[in-house]
Order: sequence, then C-alpha cells, then structure tokens
Amino acid sequence: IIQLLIRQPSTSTAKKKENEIELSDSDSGCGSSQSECDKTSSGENNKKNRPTTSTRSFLIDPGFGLYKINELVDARDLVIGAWFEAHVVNVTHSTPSTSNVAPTNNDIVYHIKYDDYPENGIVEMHAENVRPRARTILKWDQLQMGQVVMVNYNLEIPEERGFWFDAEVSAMKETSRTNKEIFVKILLGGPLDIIGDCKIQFLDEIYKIEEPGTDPITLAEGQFKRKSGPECKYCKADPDAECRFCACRLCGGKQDPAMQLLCDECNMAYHIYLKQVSTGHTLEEFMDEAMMAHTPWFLPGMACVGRTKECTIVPSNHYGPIPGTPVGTMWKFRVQVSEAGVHRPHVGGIHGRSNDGAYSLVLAGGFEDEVDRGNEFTYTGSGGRDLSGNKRIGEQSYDQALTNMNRALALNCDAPLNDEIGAEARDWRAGKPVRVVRSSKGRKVSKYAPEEGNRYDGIYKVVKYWPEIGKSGFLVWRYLLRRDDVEPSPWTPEGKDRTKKLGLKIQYPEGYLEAMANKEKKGKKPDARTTKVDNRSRTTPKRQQGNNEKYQLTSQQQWLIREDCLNKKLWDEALASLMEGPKFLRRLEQIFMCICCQELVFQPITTECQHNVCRSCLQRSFRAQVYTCPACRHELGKDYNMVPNKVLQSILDQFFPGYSKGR
DNA sequence: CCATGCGCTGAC
DNA sequence: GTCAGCGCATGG
Repeated sequence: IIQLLIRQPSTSTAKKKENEIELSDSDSGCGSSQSECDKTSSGENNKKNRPTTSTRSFLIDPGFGLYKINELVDARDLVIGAWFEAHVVNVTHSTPSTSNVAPTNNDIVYHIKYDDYPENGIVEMHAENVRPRARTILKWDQLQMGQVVMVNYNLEIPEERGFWFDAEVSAMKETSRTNKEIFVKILLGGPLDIIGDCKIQFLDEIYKIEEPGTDPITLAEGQFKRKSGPECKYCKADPDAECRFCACRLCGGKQDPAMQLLCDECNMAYHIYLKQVSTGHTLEEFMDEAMMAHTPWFLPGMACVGRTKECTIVPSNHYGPIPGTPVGTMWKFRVQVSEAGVHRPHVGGIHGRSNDGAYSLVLAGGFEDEVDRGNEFTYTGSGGRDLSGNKRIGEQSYDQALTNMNRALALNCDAPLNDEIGAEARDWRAGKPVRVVRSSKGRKVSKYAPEEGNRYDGIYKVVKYWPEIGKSGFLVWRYLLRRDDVEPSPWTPEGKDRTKKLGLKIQYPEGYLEAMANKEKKGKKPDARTTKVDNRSRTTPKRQQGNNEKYQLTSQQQWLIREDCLNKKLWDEALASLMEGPKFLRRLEQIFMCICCQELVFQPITTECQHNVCRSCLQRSFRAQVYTCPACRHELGKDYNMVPNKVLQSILDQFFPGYSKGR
C-alpha cells in the first residue's frame, strides 16, 4: 500500500536541483546521519517552512520485513539498522507518466544510489506489490494546482508512518462533492515524477493536530500503541535476553510496555516521556507522529472504504467454515465480513466461481418474494438488474441467466448442471457447503435476520434450483438452501446460549465507536444507540471460566503437536488457550505468525533460537546478507542450514485448511 | 484488462 | 423517509 497523506502545506515552492535527492534529511539530529545534515543544506528554503517533524529518512531492513516493497535485486551492501544517505536516481512505472493518468498497477521501481557505497552503483528496489491506494480522505478547499504539500509515503503496515517528502499537486479532479483525486509530483527530482495516485479527502481536523497537549504523562493510555512489529516472545520468556525491539533503551523496557513507542528514526523503543528528553525530539513532534499514526482522525465513513485486513488463513476459494469464526459471529459492516474471510465481496450477495461453486452468500432481503424459515430458505440469483448510473443495486429489468455467480451457486447442488429447468440434488447433503450470512436488512422479510449488522449463521447446502418469474415480472433463478451444520443456529435457545458463552458481540471497525462518540460530542448527528454499545463494550466482561466450550483437538493433531518438539514452548502456550474455544485458532494464528510477512508461517523454518519464519522470508534476508534471526537477531551464520519444519507445516495445514494455496 | 455487485453515506 | 452514486474486491 502506498498511502499518500497530505499533511500540511508548505509555502515553499523551491525545488531542488534535479538528481540532488536526499531521502535522508535529518532535522532532528538522529545519530549517524548528523554529519550528513550539513551537506544537504541545499534544501534550506524548504527546510525553513517545513514542519519540524519532517523526517525523510528511512531505514532499509529487509530481513525484518518492514519494507514489504523491496524485492532487492541487488542489496549486497544493505546492513540491518544502517542509516545511509541515498539518491533516488530514477523512479519508473509501467504506466506512462502523464500528468492526468495515474499509475494503477503495481510495478514501481525505485533506483536508489547509496552515497555511502558509491562503488556499488545503483541498486534497484522493486515495489511490485505496492498498489497506490488512498485511504485517507480529508476536506481541504484551499488545495490548488501546483501547491506544494507534504506527502507521506507509507508502507503496507497500517501503523507504519512511512516517510515524508515534498510534493507538488500536478493534477486534480473532483470525484465528488467532498472528494478530490489528486496526483502529485515528488519535488525531489528525478526524470519521472509520478509515484502514485492518491485520492484524498481533506478534513479540517488535520490542522487541529498542530495544538498538542503539553504534558506527556496525561496522555490517555491506549492512545498510543506500539508500532506493528515484533512482539518478541523470546525475550518475554527470558528477561535476560536482549531484544532491541522490545525494551525501552533507557529504562530497560521492563516497565509499562504499553507506553513505549518506536522511534521513527532510530527504530528503537522509548518510553514516550523519555523520548523527548533523550532523543531531542520535541513533544510536539512526538504528539504529531502519534496522532498521525494512531488516532482515527480520518474517519473514512464506511461507504467506500477498503479492507484494512485480509483473511489469509484460508484461500478465497475455501469451502466451509472459517477456522476460528464460530456461528453467531457478528459484524456491523460488510467490509468487516470480507476481512474475516466469511464473505469476501463487499457488495455482492454471492461469492463463488462460475466453474467451481459458491463459497458464501448474504441474505439481505433484496427480494421480497424470498422465503426464510431459518433452517431453510429460498435465495435469488444475481444479475438482471439495471445498474446504469454507476449503481450497485437496482430494479430488476431483464431476465437473469445461469452464468457467473448464479452458475457457481448451482454447481453446489449435488446434481448435473441444468441451465434450462434447474435441478434437484440427489443427496442434498452431498452438495458443496455454502457459508451463510444474514444481514439486518433482511429483517423486513425474515424474522431470522439479526437486529444489527451481519451475522454468520453456518453452513447450508443447495437442495434445488429452478428458474421462475419473480415479482418483478422477469425471470430469476431461485435456490432452495437447507442448513447442514453441527454448530447450533444462533436463533435457537442452544445457539443463543452458545453466543453468550463465547461472548460473541457485534464487532465494529477499529476506532468506529470512538469516532461516532466524537461526532456526537460535536453535535453532529448523534447516535445514542451505538454510543451506549460503546460504553458497554469498554467495560469488557470477565469471562466465566470453565463455562466456555473447549476446542477439541483430533488425535492426529495431538500427535503432531507432540512431534513438533522444537516448538514445545510455543505449543504449551497455545494449548493453554484451548479453553477459549474458537478463539484458540486466533491465538494459534498469532503465535505462529511470521515476523517478516506478518502472516501465518509458510514452509516454516524453526530457528535454533526457537522462532518460526517462512522459508522464503528467511531466504530473502539471507540474500541481503543478513544472517540473523529476523525475530531476535540471533546470529544464525551464513551457512545456516534451513530445514523446513514439516511437522509444523502439516499441523497448520490441518488447522487452517489450504491456507498455503495462496502462497 | 473489464464487468459485476443483497453497501453505505450524506444530501434532499 | 428516499435516493444517487461512490470505492473496492472479486471474478472472468
């Protein structure tokens, strides 16, 4: 993800000479680059008007995976933790760089020349997996063509703050009353300038950040959280172990870890109240960073937001339940349902592939003539609607065909496909499973719909399907689905009981309730109901011990876990949460997450220091001549023998079926 | 690359 | 309350 955030206008329009580019322009005197500061004084004009926080340094740390963008073609001289001055000598893109065509695909290549290592010439950084994408939307009427703004180049990790640089607005278009799409040119020179499109809504709020509080100690806890990054299990378990990512460098970090932050510049952890003293960063800068990184000031609204997470524990064509997501799980918005992997399309009712089958569907009462009897319901196919005018739903205005998602859903039925009269299953239970989500919108036609949001109701199967003339007068495809799930339906007494036991509550997007509460404070559109929920969810209830259902391991799983003696410690930790039922799998996901790619380890290497890293991630690190454990920096040695932990791989494959398919 | 879509918001 | 119209993920 490239996040481009306009942050603050710079009044300066002074451009630097072409090819004189500093990616490191340290105003704040962070360690080794101090001496270089003087050399780069050509940007003085800029500097004067630039916010003091503008740190444009960045750290290359391939082994650590902060830079997901870098497939290093040649990185012989990159050193973990090293700072360097670099010149961007070229930025290329597969899309022609004209000012009103934004690059939309993933192929940005940075050519970077390291000053410190001139003899090595130009190194290419490919950013193949970077998609220019906007997330932050602000309202800012003064924005004009040619204006110089500070732009943040952000990385894939949401908490990462990225680095700032000056950019000039080179094209803009109004995409709606409140949205502007702007294209920026980096002012740091280089023959090709556009690095990405950014759609930016400007919020007045942004300027309010300029007034930080004065007393760091009074900052509310939870306002800051640690940058995403390693939570080192190793040094947690062993207090004597050194881990530069965990411990505050000044106090040793053993106390009050929640109040620690990682320094943007030196990547070391500091306690927030120590940071201003120790590193020379002012409180203002610090607040600013923290606000930028962690407060939901961009309030994106849920109409058009993208996902912030992605379900990777199963592939998108996975049939059956999502491990760790029990029946009765509820989300406020469809985008969250998508994030959870339960029903991936944002808008569509059916998720499937026309040559395979359907994986999930949403009951949202889009058709009045559908019948919902809980364990059985009829469903209507998609298509046949007039979507002109850029709509997502509309009136039925022509006949549906048994193609696309309609065909997919038909394929779930245990019968040969028939696109004329439909078909009935020989053995309905033998059909492919469909995850069913009921939306509160279905309440107008179904009493089984949840009161609010969307609820996962379990596995259903297609009993039969047939074409018929719907209420609209046009042909639609109808499906009869019947429930076939061992987990109780959420509306039954049993199901309600389980929902309670598991503590399943409607989930809201991160920061959503706070944002709503803020809105209310300001007198804009109060929403008393959600605020109430907010209060309730804040006083998180203690879980009734022993009342929860235990996660059941199969004997094969138990056996395999015993076999994985290299990870005994981790398994002990994991097995301790068996009592938490479905949450056990969530825990497992965390415990066996690769520290580099932040996903479940794939083809794991269990290092001698007892960390698990994907083979490919470790190899990437080694290619960059970093021969340490990405988690704890334990020296592995150049000739380290990477032996995949096949046992672990097969256990994870059992818990998270097919998760490796997407790799 | 293009087409599809049982969401969602803010304006009216 | 109604309604226009947007990004985005996904499949083809």
